[in-house]
Amino acid sequence: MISASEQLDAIKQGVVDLIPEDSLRQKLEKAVVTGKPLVVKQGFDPTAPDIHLGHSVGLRKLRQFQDLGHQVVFLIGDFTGLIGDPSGRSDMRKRMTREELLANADTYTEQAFKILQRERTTVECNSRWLGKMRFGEVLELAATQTIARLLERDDFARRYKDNRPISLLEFLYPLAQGYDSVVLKADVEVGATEQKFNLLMAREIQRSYGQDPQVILTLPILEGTDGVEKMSKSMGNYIGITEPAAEIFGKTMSIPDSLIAKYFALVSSKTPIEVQRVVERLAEPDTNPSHLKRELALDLVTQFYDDEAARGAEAHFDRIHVRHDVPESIVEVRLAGSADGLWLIKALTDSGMCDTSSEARRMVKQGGVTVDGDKVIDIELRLQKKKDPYTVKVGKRKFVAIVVE
RNA sequence: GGGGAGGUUCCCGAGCGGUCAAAGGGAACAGACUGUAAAUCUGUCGGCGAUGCCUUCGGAGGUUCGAAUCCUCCCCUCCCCA
Repeated sequence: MISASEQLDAIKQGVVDLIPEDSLRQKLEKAVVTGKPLVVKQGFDPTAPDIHLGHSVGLRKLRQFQDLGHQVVFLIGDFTGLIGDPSGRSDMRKRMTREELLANADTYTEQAFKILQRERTTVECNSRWLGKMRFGEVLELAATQTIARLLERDDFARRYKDNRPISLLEFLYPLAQGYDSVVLKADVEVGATEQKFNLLMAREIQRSYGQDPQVILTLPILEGTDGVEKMSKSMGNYIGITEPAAEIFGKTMSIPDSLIAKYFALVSSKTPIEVQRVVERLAEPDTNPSHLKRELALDLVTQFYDDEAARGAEAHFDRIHVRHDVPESIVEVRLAGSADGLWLIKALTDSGMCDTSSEARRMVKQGGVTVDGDKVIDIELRLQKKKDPYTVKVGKRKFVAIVVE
């Protein structure tokens, strides 16, 4: 294990808050002396089945702790997920069922190991202790905090002021999260900046339970591909780390230019110095941002797959979006046609290219449908029976080979 | 328990008896442009083999030739009082 101050320098990279820094230094020094690794915790509520780049910001920090020799607790909030984290929310959440959460939790952990090392990871589910608490124990926990204290939280305060509902359940969320830290005897908890309140409250709760409070470490929030909202499944602006290479590449290319530097800093494999160089290049007037985005996209695909996949994804991108060509391989669908062939609109819905016939009509009307390279303008077009498939393109990037038989 | 305000299409939000599949914005999608699935501009945006028909405005009934709009009951949210 390297010296405490070297570790501290490494850990501080990219963090927004580190509270209190002295305490972390002491904990690290103690770890170096005793050889006992720190327990570093981050919780993830399995509200969606996929881990995306937004999660990876925290996971990468956890990985860094592991590389320094510490123990990570990957905490699955299968119980807190039932409550729904109110952090950063302006409305009450729709509650999820236990079944949904458990199904998601399954895929979650495996995906997390794309970033974390297994040997130094403990996977825990907070239902193990939260699910067993007796009411008396809950009361004891609740007694540690006050309503005024909870209302200090910006999102609660705002909602309260705007006469928007806050359920009592949501008030309990920070308490539950804090109790996790008590049970796990966490030395450090990592979270996004919006978690600051919850993380700090955990310190108070640990103190109430006679523990040395954890150090809290917050990281910037990663905006999604829309460039505005926090990356999340529900906003549909996420890049999943297990998505196909071409998707990761393409979605990365779709982020607004303004986010390039941030992505490099938070989720690329580049060192801080290399990131700095990217920032400088962005500032140069003759730099085309798309070139930098390409580098970013290649870097990301390489991280989650390999070089070869990255080059393949880039080639695919050039083919479809730069040369407006047809992809290397297209899914083939066989559809039955009658004597006078198969109505194109029907073919589009039956092949799954369009969800509804209204949508299919719209696509054709807007000039978004191409058959064998020719733009279709006739909504009544019929595809005659033919041995060879028709190459059908819908929109910018949906292709299908349709055989009418 | 009493009094008041409100629940509208994916989201926000107008509409307050026919001209409403429902303004406007956002998201999404399509087209143009582009060294980007960026930015910008234009358009589309419930469903159905469709110049018409069907389903939607918290839920269930009712009034009316006709209801998102009026009435009754119920469910949910917010505010004030207790």
